[in-house]
This record gives sequence, C-alpha cells and structure tokens, in this order.
Amino acid sequence: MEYQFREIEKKWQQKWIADGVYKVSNTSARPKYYVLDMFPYPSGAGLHVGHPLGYIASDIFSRFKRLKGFNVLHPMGYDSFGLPAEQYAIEHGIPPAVSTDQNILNFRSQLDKIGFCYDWDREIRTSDADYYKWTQWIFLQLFGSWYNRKNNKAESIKDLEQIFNESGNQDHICPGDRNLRFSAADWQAFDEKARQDILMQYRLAFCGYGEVNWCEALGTVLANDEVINGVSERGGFPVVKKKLRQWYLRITEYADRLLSGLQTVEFSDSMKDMQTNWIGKSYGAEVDFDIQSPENYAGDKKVLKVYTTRPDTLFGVDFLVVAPEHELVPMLIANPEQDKAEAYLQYVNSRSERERMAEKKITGVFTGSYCLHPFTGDKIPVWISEYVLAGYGTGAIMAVPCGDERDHKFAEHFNIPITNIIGTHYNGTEANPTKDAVLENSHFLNGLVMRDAMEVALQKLESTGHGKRQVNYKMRDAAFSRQRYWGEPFPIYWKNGIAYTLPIEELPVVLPPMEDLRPGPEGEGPLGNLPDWKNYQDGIREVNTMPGYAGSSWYFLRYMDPKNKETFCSREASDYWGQVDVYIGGTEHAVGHLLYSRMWTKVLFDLGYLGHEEPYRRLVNQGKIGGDSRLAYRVRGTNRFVSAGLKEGYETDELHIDVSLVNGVELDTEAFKKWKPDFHDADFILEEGKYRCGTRLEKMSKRYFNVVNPDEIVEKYGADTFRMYEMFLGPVEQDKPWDTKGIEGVHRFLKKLWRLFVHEEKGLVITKDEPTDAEWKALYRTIRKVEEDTERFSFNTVVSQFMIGVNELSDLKCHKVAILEKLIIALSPYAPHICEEIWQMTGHEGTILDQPFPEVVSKYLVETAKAYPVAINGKTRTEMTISLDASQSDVEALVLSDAIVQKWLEGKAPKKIIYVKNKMINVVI
RNA sequence: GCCCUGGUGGUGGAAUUGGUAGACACGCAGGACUUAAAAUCCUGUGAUCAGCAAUGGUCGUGCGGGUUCAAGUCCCGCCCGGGGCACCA
Repeated sequence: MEYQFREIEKKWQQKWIADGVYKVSNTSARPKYYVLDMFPYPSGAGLHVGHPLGYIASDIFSRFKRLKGFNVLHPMGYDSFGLPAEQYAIEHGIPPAVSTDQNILNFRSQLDKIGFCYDWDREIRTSDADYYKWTQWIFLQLFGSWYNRKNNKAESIKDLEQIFNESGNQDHICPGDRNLRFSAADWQAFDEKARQDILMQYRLAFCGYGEVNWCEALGTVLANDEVINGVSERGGFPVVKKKLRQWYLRITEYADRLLSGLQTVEFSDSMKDMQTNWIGKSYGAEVDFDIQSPENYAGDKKVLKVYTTRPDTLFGVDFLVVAPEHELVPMLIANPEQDKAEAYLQYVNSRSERERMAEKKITGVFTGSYCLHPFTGDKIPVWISEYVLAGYGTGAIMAVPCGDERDHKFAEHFNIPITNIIGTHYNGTEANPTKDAVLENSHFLNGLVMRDAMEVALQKLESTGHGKRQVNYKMRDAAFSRQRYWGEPFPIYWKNGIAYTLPIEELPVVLPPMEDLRPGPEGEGPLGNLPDWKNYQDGIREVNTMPGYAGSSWYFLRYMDPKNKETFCSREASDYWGQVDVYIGGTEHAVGHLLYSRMWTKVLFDLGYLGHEEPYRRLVNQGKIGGDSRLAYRVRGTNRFVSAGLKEGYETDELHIDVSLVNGVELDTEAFKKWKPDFHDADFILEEGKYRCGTRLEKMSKRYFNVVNPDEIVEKYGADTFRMYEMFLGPVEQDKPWDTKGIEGVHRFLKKLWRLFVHEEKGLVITKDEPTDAEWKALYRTIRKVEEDTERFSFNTVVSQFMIGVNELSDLKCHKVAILEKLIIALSPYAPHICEEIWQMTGHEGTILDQPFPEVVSKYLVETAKAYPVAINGKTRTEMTISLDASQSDVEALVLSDAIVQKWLEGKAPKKIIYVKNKMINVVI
C-alpha cells in the first residue's frame, strides 16, 4: 500500500472538523498558551506560497505546545478594511463588502487545504459591524481620555474638567499647545466652544490640521505610495500638499512607555532598534535667536526657536535653516531674495516628504533675513531648505558645518563661510561629528571637551533665558483619519464646530452601503456624498473613516472573547489568556502596527479594561519568500528568442516568462508558443538543443509571472509535504527564494517514513519487538533535537533531523512500534495528516493531537569518548578518538605519540598543546 | 539620505557560546532492479595540484585589513542585494 496523501489528507481534514478537535475553551486545567499570526488582508490575488510561511511555523508551534500539555489559543481572522478593495470597487464597480467576502472565501479554502489547527469559531473580520462596533467603542475611550503626566497614565477627560474647574491648567501642561495657560477663573468664564477646543488639545484621540497629498484633478487625497515624483500614480496629475482637518492619536504621550516597555518583551534586537529609532528620543536644547528685523517685517514674533542636540556647538553656527513650512517663513522672506525664495517654496510644495528626506541634491534658498547670535550678537543668515522638516523639533535648526555632514555640504554648496570650533579635528573638507574635541572659538566654552560642554551650554542657556533643555521625539502623533470609504466610521458628529460623541447605545455606526465611491466635496471622503447619512440630529456626522491600523490595533483581544455582546473582551477572558505568548509576522509591521497596538493596549490597561500593558510577550519575524523569475530574450524587432548563454551576440529585449512553462531553466518551447498569441510563431536559437532562460530573484508578483500557488503544490505533493518543505527552505526569519524543485526531497522523506510502517505489498510491517540501544539512540537523538529546535523556531534544522532519524532507522531496518510511535508523535506538528493516519493504522483510538510529547531517556545518549579533531597550528590534520574523561596530560601523551602529529612536528617539541574538552585539540608548533 | 537586514559549493541551506566549514536536501554523474519507464536502492560530488590508486598538498564562507593557539562566527574599513521611512497592509 502506497502513501496516498490525497485520500489521507482529505479524510483527516474532514474528521478533525467533524470532531471539533480544534475548538479551544477559555477554561482548562492546562496552562494557557497563545500563538498568534499577523492576520492577512484578504487581497484579490489570493495566497501565494510566501504567505503561509509564518502560518505554518505558528501552526507547528501551536501543535507542539499542545503536545507539551498547554491549552493553546491559535486563532485566525481577516484585516478586511483597506484601500485595495476600495480601489477595486472604483475600477470594477463591485462594492468592497462583496469583493472582500469573495476574497475571504478564497483565502479560507486555500488555508483549509494546508491543514491548519485554527479554531475558526473565533474568526474575526475587522469590517464586520459586530467587530468594528468595539473599534468605535475603543475610539470613544481614547477620545474620552487624556494623559496625566503626573500619574503617567491615561485618565478620564471628566477628571481633567474637574481639575480645570478647581485649579486651571497650571499643573498640567497642554500637550497640544504648551504655551497655553489659564486659571480656574478663566476656565469658568470660557464658553462651551472654548472649553471643548481646550479639551481637544488634551484628548488621546483628537482633531487637528495636518498636511495631506492633495490631487486636485482626482479630487482626492493620496497615500504616499500613490504619489510618484510629485504626480499621481493614476493619471499623472499634479499633487500638492494641503492642510485638512484630521484625527490623530496622541501616541507621543506614550513615547517613554513604549520605549521602556521594550525591555519587558522578547523582540529581536533589530526590532527593538527599529522601534527605538522610530520613537527617536533625543535630549537637546531649544535656543532662541532674535530675528533682526527686515524692512518689510511687521509681525510681533521676533524670535526664531531652533532645536539642537548639540548645544556644545553653539559657537560653530554659521547659518540657520528653517523648514519651508515654518510659520515664520513669510515674515523672513525679504527683498531682494523674495522672488527666488517664493519659487523655491513652490518647488518644495510639489515634493513628498519621503522624496525630500531621500534627496541627495542640495537645495535651498536664502531668505534675505538675519538672526542675532544669543551670545556673540553676530549676524547669522537664515536659509530655507527642504532637508529641515517642519514636524520635527521646532522646524528650524542651527547649522554647524564643521560638525555636521549635511550642514557642511550645504555650506560648501552655497559658499557660506565655515567657522571651525574643533581645531585640528576639522580638516576643512569634511565635517567631523565628534564629541571628544576640545572647543575653540567658543566664547565661554573654550577649552572644554565637547561632551562636557553640553551641560555647561545648557545651564548657560537656561540661566540667561536664551533657551532651555528639551527632550524631543522624532515620532509624531499618529494620523488617524482617512478621506476614504472602506474603513470604520467615527462615532462622532459635529455641531457648531464642536465634536460630540454618539451615545454608546448607537454603536455600531454602520458603514452605509454605497455604489459610487467617488470622493466627496472639498477633500471629504465618499461618505461626504451622502447627505441623508451625514445629517445627524441638528449636527453633521464625521465623514472621515479610520485607517487600516484601527482594527488591527486590538484584534488579538477579540479572539479571546469573540462573541461577547457586552464588551470588547471580558476581563475574565483577557486575564485568562493574558499576553500573546508568541506573535509571528513580517518586519514590515515593525513600527506601524506594533507600536499602535502596543499603545492601545497601554491605554486600555490604564483605563482598567486589561490587566497587562504589553500585548506581545515574544515576537518572531518571518522572512519573505521571493519569486524566482524566468527570463527570455527576444531579438529586437523580431519574434526570435535567443537562449540565455548566447544572448551576448544579439541586441535583445528581456521578457518575463511564466515559471510554469519552465523546468529548471529549460523552457518548454511548445508550451511557450501556446502561452500568448504573440508567441505563436516564435522561433528559437537554442544552445545544446535547449532554450535556457535567465533567472532573477524578485518579489513574487503576478506582473513577473513568478507566482506559485500553494493549491497546486498541495494538489501535487500534499499538505504535509508542503508544510515541511516551506520549513525546510531555510530559517523562518530569513528571506529566501521559492524553488519548487527541492520539494522532491521532502516528499521522499515522507514516503520513506511511510515504508517504516507499511510495505508496498505486505501491508503493515510493524513489530512489538524490544528495540536495541542503537534504535533508542537514533530515536532520542532525533527527539531531543526536535524539541530544542522547535522551541527556538529553528524548523529547518528540525526537518533535517527528522530526515537523519528516519535514514538511520531505515538503515537499522527498524519497524518496532515502541520506537516508531514516539517518532510520529514528535513529527505530528509538522506533518499532522500522515501521522494521524499512521496513529490510527497502528491501532490507536482517538487523535494523536492530544498525546504527550515523548520524553527523552538520556541514558541512551550518554557518550564515553569523542573523535577529536587534532589540529597543527590551527589546521585540522587528523582525528583521534579519546575518552571524554581524559586529562590534559593524558591527551598530550596520546597526541604526541600519534604518527601524523609526529610527522608535522618533524622531531621538534610543540610550544603548546591546547585541549578543549569535548571540542578539539590544537598542537602549536 | 536615515534605520534594519542579508552575502557560505551548481542550488536551498547547516555549523546554537570563537573550536573538524559544507550537516540535511535539490541538482548532476555513474551503477543496481526493469523488456522499458516510473518508483526505489547504492556510490560519488567545494575548487585546484600531485598520484594508477590508497592518499596527500594548497586554496576556500562578498572584498581589504586586524585580534587569537584557533575566525563563517569578534573588531575596523569597504562593495553588493532586500525591507522600512508615518494615507499599501
């Protein structure tokens, strides 16, 4: 009887569902374990072989933990709001709700074929009203809270009103406007609008004005990646920046806790680095430079505040640079530079922030104005340049060319004289960002080492009132509204310019069905086109929707209690399941999703809805599987294709060929001719009778014809083979190319395993004989490695070890059930179908899923001797088997008596013999 | 530009803490079984030099230096690929 994987897999997938073996209970005597995948956006393209990589890893881990005696929560759902569905609706007239449902059906059928152990009763979809009701509810909590810096936690905005009523805001600096000051009497005198405007500046979810990419021709706001070189990706229309009212989350209030929380979780160091850098905490100073009034200057602000992290370089300032968006720019621009400056501003307005940051070309313009140095009184020119970003610090910098590379290039490019304050540390051609130089030309800082001068400068700035210490974060408050349709509506309506919340009884605010998703008037999203919906009592509804990360910021909580009608997740459920023990997903979510969900968790914790404030205890990043494209070379202007090895002799155009038409690199020329009508008459210049394609590793994408669908692989080799092969490809964390060819090896392994139990003609061949020590050793060595490596997510080496184990047992002709049944329990997380089938065939009742993971009996693994590599001067020359309890002198005597060692010694005495027990021996001559 | 990450045979990769580089597979070559094929099994397979062979020498983990008895692994400087950079998710 052969290994008939199709029958086996279908049979068990049906039986497992019928028996409800994957149902998870919130009450159990077993300890809990929560394994979570980053849930997918259900795109129309379906799954390719890259997607399930992380899902397979987490599935194996979940099954492993179950064998280890845990009550394992392993849910799946869909992040089903998002821009592509909306775009698809605009292009094809199919409503997002419809296409999303179709896509989810497709995803589900693809996932089911792979044999995952998800508890589908807990499935969630972020676009379900039952789900986003609670997303809206959490938004209301954010809206109804402020961050009390004294207590370091979110508190109710009602408490803040009470505080204002009693003592004004003197104890609680306004995060939205730190210059805002009012007394209790002021507060009591304010009208409703004024009070609400102030409260808005404290709320964790608040409204403000922010710049967006505005495309007049399309009448809509564009995402950064929809803008290319200042024009829209669709249609190529000009895109400019425009200020629109936006919702934000005050994540900056959590910056410090997001930083310190990193020390309590197991994320990779690189992941922690990325988050740390994103938060970008820096210590520095704000320095006030008085503006020397230009002729046309009429405003009342006379000070330009700059932010610097290097107050020690205060006397190396040669010019100041302000961001083009800086509020003082219109006042700073002075004749005769006015025209040039305005032309420059127009140019900058056409560029995205990313383009500006990536720009290597130096651009800028002199404003015509000067500031006065706070200590020397020198006149310092003020420039405008796009390399200074308005959102960071004060939007203005003091440029110190001798110490900062960008400032240096700027000074050189515009011929601005450079002051040297670090003596020989500056070579005149390149900035030196050292902190160890002794300062010169630096007034009261002369003679100090820069590192120490910082504190001196800070004190002086503060004591003279020219500046102050300032901690800054690169992180900005998170924009939380989108001018789009396919997202959660806000439970907010506006009246007299005041935002009011809808009563909780009215949640969910259901997204009204729409056919035509054209943008609304004046930069509004499509909901702006629905006057009936928009009107709410005597006000109007908020017509923005929430961004993609709203639903994904708390979904891990809903899985714990997915059907709860009373609350987003009961304290009982969240206290039982607690943190996600292992969270698996791609690094592309390193900063966005992970930081937002960490913040939401902290807010819910502060408000008492959760007992823990870090959502994920351990994070594992899975790599991407790249496509392995195949290329053909068409001789220019002909329909003739030249094989890759001969293409140098021709002028060719390169074309992507569907990978299914190619075996290895050899093109099936007949299939190619049938692929597209254009190629029907193609002819070929062959090498050695074959057409060889070029190859290239790149993103797996329809456009490159390199997409491999898991369904096809499962159909051809089975889910167990597919699961193991995905793991065998390499470390989960690493990016790697997909090459279907190697899958044969894994498939052969499963067939070989099968033959340990079943002979093709004789049927079952297992025996009840007592195993030998060699058999126990082969088994336990495998089990130990499987256990260790599974625990540390090294699944590729586990698959290798299973191959080694099965190879050894096959060589030993071992058909003993005592050995083999332990082996298949250990293998069942990796290849559940074949193991369950064998489990049943060998006479067991019930499922293999709940067996205990076999315990290693270490007496079979004890070694008494080791084959040591013996090196001469670090190069291995021979091998000697020596008892493990040998002493240094035993080893020296043995080694020196060895013929090969003697040959290399050439009669001389060795300088030293290094003996590292259980590792190696090195003879130094 | 900034941040992160990777680079080891023809290919995917292994080497967990500085200690036998290339485990395990794929591919390839040769052989067994078969009328034949498939399947299966066996042998070999980093490069290079010497040798009929057993075997032995040299080189070898992107490049150039360094530390060490010993470096794929640690340090310094470079080159190349991939991801992220706030409205793709």
